[in-house]
Amino acid sequence: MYLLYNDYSFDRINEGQKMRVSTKGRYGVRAMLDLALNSGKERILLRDIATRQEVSEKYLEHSMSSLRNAGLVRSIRGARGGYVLARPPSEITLSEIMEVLEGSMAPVECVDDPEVCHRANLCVTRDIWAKMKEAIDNILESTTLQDLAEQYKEKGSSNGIIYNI
Amino acid sequence: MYLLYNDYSFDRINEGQKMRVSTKGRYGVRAMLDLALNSGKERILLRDIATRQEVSEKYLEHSMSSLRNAGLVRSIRGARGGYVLARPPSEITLSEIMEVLEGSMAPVECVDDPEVCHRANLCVTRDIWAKMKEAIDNILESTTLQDLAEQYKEKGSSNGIIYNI
DNA sequence: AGAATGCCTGACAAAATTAATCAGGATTGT
DNA sequence: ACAATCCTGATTAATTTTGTCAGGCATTCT
Repeated sequence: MYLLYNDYSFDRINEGQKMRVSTKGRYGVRAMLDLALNSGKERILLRDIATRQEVSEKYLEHSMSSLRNAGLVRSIRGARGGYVLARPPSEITLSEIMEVLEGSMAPVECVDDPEVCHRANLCVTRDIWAKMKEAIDNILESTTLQDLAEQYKEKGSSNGIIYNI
Repeated sequence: MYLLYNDYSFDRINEGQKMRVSTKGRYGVRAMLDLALNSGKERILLRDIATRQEVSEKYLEHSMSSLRNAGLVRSIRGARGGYVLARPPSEITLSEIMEVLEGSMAPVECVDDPEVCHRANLCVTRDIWAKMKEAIDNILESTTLQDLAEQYKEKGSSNGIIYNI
């Protein structure tokens, strides 16, 4: 105690970084929910999704391409083309979507790949990151597009727009 | 079904981004654990922490500065200076450390600040992000430096180095 | 057949963030 | 005085994010 003297605990806190989901993931989830909400239709235009979700159409094209490659949506090319979910909304989890668009939810690389660190198996902070990944995955795996769609309807939203930043 | 034709589900998956804890947070947690493991000592040199943790000393200085401003460590300036934890390891949670170094663990801004989105209260994807934040916070809040230090000793590590990427 | 529609793809670019380094200042012990 | 440490802001390099652009391809419509 006698050695210590400075305490700035009243200073501004949190000038830090953020661990955020990128626009790719956020837009992508919204696009998928949009598809789920419109799943009665034969096909949905990318342009309409982009308009409803207020995101760049051109940008969204890339995400949709990834989602199609991953087998989560199917595309119909040409006039009268568009997108549809590849499976019923009840069979598509957020985990699958996020995996495609954001990659693993592991907060640090060594959680997925112990090889990157020569003593990953002895590291205790790694265990924490692993727990975080597990917790996140649990949530994402247990939530389907149908869950979201139902919650959406319960909330009494009036249009097809899903807002989030 | 008849409309659909393409299925690239066997393609490579996950070309996506990563939601990662930055070096600031990772190095910072390791530095704090290092302090906890050496908490018998009068003070610990930044240089020694940096050496043990194999991170840039100059870089770590900035994180330590943040941690001091937040009241988590105390510094002793001048010759024979160094750092000590401001509180016992059992009273410092990872949540506090991460809050300082990484900011809020909310995966999207609107979880912390509904004002950024005009209909955050109706948004169902926001609810998911909020659950994620909650799950992450629960883990970080329930883990203290002492927990980590004990687990570290149990693992039988032989030196003061905590590895993680 | 040809035009229009809409998806597909890779290249490019601007902006933001991350991960540092650098230079020098301030404080303390000897 | 001098060396040891912490302190701070400026600067920079690398990487990632967030798009745009240009044009191609597949399908439908007329």
